[in-house]
Amino acid sequence: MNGPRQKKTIHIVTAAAGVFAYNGYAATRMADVAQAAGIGKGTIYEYFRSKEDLFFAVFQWLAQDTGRQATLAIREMTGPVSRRLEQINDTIINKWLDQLNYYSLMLEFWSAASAPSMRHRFKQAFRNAYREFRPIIAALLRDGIRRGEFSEKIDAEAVAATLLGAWDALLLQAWFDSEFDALMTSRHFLKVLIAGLMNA
Amino acid sequence: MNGPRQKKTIHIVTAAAGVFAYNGYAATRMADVAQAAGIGKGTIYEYFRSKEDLFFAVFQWLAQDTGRQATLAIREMTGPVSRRLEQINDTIINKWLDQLNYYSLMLEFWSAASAPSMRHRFKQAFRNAYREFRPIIAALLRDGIRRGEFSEKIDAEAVAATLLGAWDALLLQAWFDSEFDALMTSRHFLKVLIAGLMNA
Amino acid sequence: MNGPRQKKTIHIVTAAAGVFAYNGYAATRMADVAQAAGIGKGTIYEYFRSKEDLFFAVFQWLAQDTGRQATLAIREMTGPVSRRLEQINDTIINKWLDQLNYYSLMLEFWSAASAPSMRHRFKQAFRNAYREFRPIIAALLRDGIRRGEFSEKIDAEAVAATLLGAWDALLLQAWFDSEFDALMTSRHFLKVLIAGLMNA
Amino acid sequence: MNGPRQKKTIHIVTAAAGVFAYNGYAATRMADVAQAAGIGKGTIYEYFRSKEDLFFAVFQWLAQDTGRQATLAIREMTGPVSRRLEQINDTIINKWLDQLNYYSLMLEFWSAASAPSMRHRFKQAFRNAYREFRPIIAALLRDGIRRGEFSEKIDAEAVAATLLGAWDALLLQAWFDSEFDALMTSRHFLKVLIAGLMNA
DNA sequence: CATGAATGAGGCTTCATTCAT
DNA sequence: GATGAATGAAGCCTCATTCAT
Repeated sequence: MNGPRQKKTIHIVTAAAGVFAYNGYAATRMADVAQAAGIGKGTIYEYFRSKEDLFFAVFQWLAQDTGRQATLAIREMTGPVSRRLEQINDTIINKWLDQLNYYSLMLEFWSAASAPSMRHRFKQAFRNAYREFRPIIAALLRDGIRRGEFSEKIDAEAVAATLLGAWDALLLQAWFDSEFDALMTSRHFLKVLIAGLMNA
Repeated sequence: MNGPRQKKTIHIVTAAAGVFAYNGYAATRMADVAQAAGIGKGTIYEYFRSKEDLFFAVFQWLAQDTGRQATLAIREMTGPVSRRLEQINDTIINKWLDQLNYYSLMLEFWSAASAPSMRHRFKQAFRNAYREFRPIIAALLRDGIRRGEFSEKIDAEAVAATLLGAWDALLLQAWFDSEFDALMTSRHFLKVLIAGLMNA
Repeated sequence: MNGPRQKKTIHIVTAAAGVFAYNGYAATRMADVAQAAGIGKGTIYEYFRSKEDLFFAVFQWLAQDTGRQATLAIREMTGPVSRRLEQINDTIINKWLDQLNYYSLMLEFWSAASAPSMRHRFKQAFRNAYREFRPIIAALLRDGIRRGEFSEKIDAEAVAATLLGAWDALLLQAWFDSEFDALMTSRHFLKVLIAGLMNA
Repeated sequence: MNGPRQKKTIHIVTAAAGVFAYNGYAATRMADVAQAAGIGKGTIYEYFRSKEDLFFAVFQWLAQDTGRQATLAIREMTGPVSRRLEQINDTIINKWLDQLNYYSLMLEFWSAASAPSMRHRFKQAFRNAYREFRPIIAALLRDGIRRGEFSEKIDAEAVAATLLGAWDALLLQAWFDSEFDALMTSRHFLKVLIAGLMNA
């Protein structure tokens, strides 16, 4: 039975996520994670080979969590594509705004992708994440074209890539500036974009 | 009399930028910076109080450099706003693509903004940078409205914020994925966006 | 009722001997021993109070094994003492050459005798081992004197001590240098020594 | 000028030798060495890459010291070879008896030669040491044959190897047993051996 | 001013040992 | 009795920073 082991693994990952989010990767000590998880320092090493491994596990946990939720939600949507885009937008932005403190993890992950020792894993993981998610949005846009909602001239891949980036970037700005209203900003922007998709 | 001192300060900052970009902040040792700058380890401390200070100086140097260039370029532009947007887009994207290796510095800065010890400075700096740059783009968009190029319904601030973010995010994707064509993607996207700006 | 327990004790000691010989004492983990013995880590502690105790048990096991065999063999020998010495020499050297990999245990034991925490036990044990074995060889030499084989001038104790040491030391050199022929070396040496014993 | 650096290197090695001899390798903490040398912990790492490196440096220092002294002394000797052998014997035994506390280093070195992480260096070094020193003694013995002092039947290499080992082994016994008189034992033994060398 | 040898705080990681099952 | 998950003490080593030259 791997049940208990997996459960504890996730328990540690969850605790670690909080500590990493709050302190940043470098400033986090394994002892902090252990304490947050309510376990002994050595116990972490029963589940993860190193601090870097633990950090990557946090990344995978968050990525999987987010990715799976989004993918499922998108597939179940119906109605005009423009409406669906607005839903997706609201869902993603709200989901992260609800837990904006965790967004610093994103920054840490990006940074990890630039540090030589972790670069390989993280860079590849991000690349793959984008390569998985872009087509999903692009497919949606193409659906809009097929339905006659959007102009045939639009480049679905390009818009998808930028839209994905816009979400990242607006949350980033929100994280920097608590007065920045990412949700309203994204809605206003999306309205303009959709107008463009229809009239390009 | 501050000339030589300032010159050397910049020399160190430049060297540090390269090392930080390549190794990441945490993995960079002051000794590495010193070697890259061709000076002694102790000398750095004649110009910077600490590693964090040096890092922040790199940030300011890069931000100032980028910001000033962009601001000046934008002010000198003439012609249709849509055309100007395309020019700005190409300029920014190309500028960074030319030195994409340095883009990891951006990731490091974001990450620094999440580490408790540097959070304050960096978070504020980023907030300010966005608050300075957003209005410049927004003003441009409003100029488009005034000229009758763009619809009056658009929210200039929101589009400006998202556009700024899109540039960050597309470069991020380019950094992760060398096969990703940030320039073409941004152009295609901008075409759609401009259509939206005109027809919203 | 102690049969099964003793059997398992020896099983663990045997397994431990192999692991200690291969890795050295410090680099050997109790988990390695457990795995080699095919039992759980905790089980070792049912039989030995600590790693040091286990190591000492390995020492005693090997010492007893070797010592008993040698003592018995020597007592049963007959014929000229010089011939008997040659037999003993061949037996001891060959016995160890057959399992030279285990000779590193000897080095580990010597080293243990120099580490403060184990010093007491091991130093004493070695002292006793030499004090037991030296007289056996010395008695043999005295037998040679009595029989008129050897000169009366020889110091039996001194020759015995050195002969014992020579065996240790030749095996040591063999362990260091696989090209070193300990058996032939010892035989040639012994020939000279016996000539000395007869003509001193 | 490497003078000061080399001087400090030797200072650390000397201090380390004492600590290693007293505590054994495993039980010695780098902090102990630093304290014994009157320097900071980190300073050791300016001169040695690791604890193992430091230990090996101690070994080399001692080996070189001993080897050079012995070699020089032997070359300068004159007179009958049997007399020279007695001188060498006394010199070596006395030299070590004078600093018998340091003999535990020998045990530690032998043990190091059996630990996987240091095995390579040490095993090779010992092999080389024996291969260097054996011929020197063997040459002496052959000189004895040439002079007509010793029988032509003796195997000089074998006797040399065993004699070397005998010294090691007698000192080992002396280290184990403070009541063991290594000097007298070696003298008595040598008398017998020389008789053998003459009459073999 | 410039230097780099010296420093020691700090953290990751290992592993003997315990103990609840 | 047997087990192995959990523990935390302990130590090697790194590296930012200092300061005597």
